[in-house]
Amino acid sequence: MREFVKVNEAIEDYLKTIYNIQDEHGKVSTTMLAKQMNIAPSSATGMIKKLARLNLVTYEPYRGIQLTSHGRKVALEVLRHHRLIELYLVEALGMRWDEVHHEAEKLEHVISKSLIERIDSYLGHPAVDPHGAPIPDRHGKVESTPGVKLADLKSGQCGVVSEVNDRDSEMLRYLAELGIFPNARIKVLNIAPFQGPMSISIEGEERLIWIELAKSIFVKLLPENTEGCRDNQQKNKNVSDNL
Amino acid sequence: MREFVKVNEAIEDYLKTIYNIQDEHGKVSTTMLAKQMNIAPSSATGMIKKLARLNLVTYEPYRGIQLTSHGRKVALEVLRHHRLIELYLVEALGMRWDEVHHEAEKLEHVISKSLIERIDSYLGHPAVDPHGAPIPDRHGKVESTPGVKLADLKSGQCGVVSEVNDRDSEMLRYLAELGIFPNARIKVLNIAPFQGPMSISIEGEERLIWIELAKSIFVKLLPENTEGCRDNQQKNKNVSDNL
DNA sequence: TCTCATTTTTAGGTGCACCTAAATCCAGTT
DNA sequence: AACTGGATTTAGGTGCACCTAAAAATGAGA
Repeated sequence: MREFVKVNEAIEDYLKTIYNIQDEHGKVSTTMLAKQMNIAPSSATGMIKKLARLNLVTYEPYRGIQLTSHGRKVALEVLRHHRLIELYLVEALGMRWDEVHHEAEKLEHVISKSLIERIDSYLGHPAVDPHGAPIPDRHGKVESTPGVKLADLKSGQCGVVSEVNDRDSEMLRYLAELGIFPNARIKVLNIAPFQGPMSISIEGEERLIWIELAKSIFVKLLPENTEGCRDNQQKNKNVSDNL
Repeated sequence: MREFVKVNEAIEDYLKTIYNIQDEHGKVSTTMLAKQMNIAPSSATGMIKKLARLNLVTYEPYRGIQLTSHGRKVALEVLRHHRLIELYLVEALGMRWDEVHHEAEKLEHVISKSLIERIDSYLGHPAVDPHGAPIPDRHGKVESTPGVKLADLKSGQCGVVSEVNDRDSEMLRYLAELGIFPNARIKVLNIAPFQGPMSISIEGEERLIWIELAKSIFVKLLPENTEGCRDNQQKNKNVSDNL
């Protein structure tokens, strides 16, 4: 309720992670939280009780966790920091998109309001980070247009990559090799049965990708037989420069 | 001795502070350390014992503290981070010179090697930070040409500002108002007795400054009656833009 | 409705960096 | 050589975020 709860780094990480899990799975359990944060489940329980005391989450034992509006606001602030920093490091300092997540995880907690606003201005108040994730604005508003998993597309469908998971840097390097970035055009050519690989065309280049990988890639579906669905050659400029 | 001591944020702050005190006072006592870090003297004693165990300092109870070569190396790394960050924030993001110390105090501990090297390259491997403090190079080498305190100059002497204390941001705003930056030319006109104010000319403008303040300003002495000692009008460009 | 594997919480404990209060050391008078 | 005030260390304690092990609740299938 009151604005003036003292939020430290640990709390910020919990709230951010709760937000992300809520975003992806709907419900948030202490076990999922613990797994995501690499801590023991009992540690999560303890901390959640504290967050509940601070009015940052509501918590019903055995039933799950939900962010309060205040908790959500803090989570979105951290996310804003994270994503602006990621983009800044790519745009202003030429870091690779697979390096920036790790760096942002640390910087997001210590950067001042004043500095983050300068970065936001420098970047021209961008809407998405280098992995396609939407950047909350100063007031905690997010454009969340999630898209669908590439893995859920059928043969012949096409789309534009909207977002990829930023947590696994090895995966990001591999995606870069394949030419998979936000805004890349993809067409599903063929799907092998039994969790086999998917054959797709990326900006006109034919590739095979493992179905598990395709679950980490989100696309905006294009109507079949639009012109976009016939192997448009235009490459995404901004991001592919930073391999 | 071994390289692989796990150095955390607290340890980095201790080593940095010990370095700074050693630089300024020669000897380092637990009490001075505690005062500088705003902690209880007993806390400093405890931590110093730990640092000694880790071979980062040598410590003789009641006699003082000294950095080992390894401790010194860590301190200089942190200092390098601090000063590069300060300069970067001024140069690349237009922050004021009185804001950047506070920001750098937090960023210095979490920034990666890779990012700091990018920043160093971006800045062209600069020699000094916005307050004139020398930036250690990647291998821990520092150019320390300290200069003398403005407060120690006599009437008629002149010099070029080499460094000012970066810790007090209110003071920095005041110095900016007076036109006192690194590279500003100063001539001492008159010194009032009994710790009174000093009358000086800064880039040709006559000002009064309190003697205590003059102890935080370091200058490189110019021979009297050089041309530089006759109120050269040229202003320092880079820094005075960021008031 | 009962059973039982899984999830979740409770109980008790750790290391860390800090604290206050009390004891001890040290150096400069007398 | 004893005194004494300031510097320094020791002793004992705190909150925090984590841990392991054990107990308890849940809910899905028999």
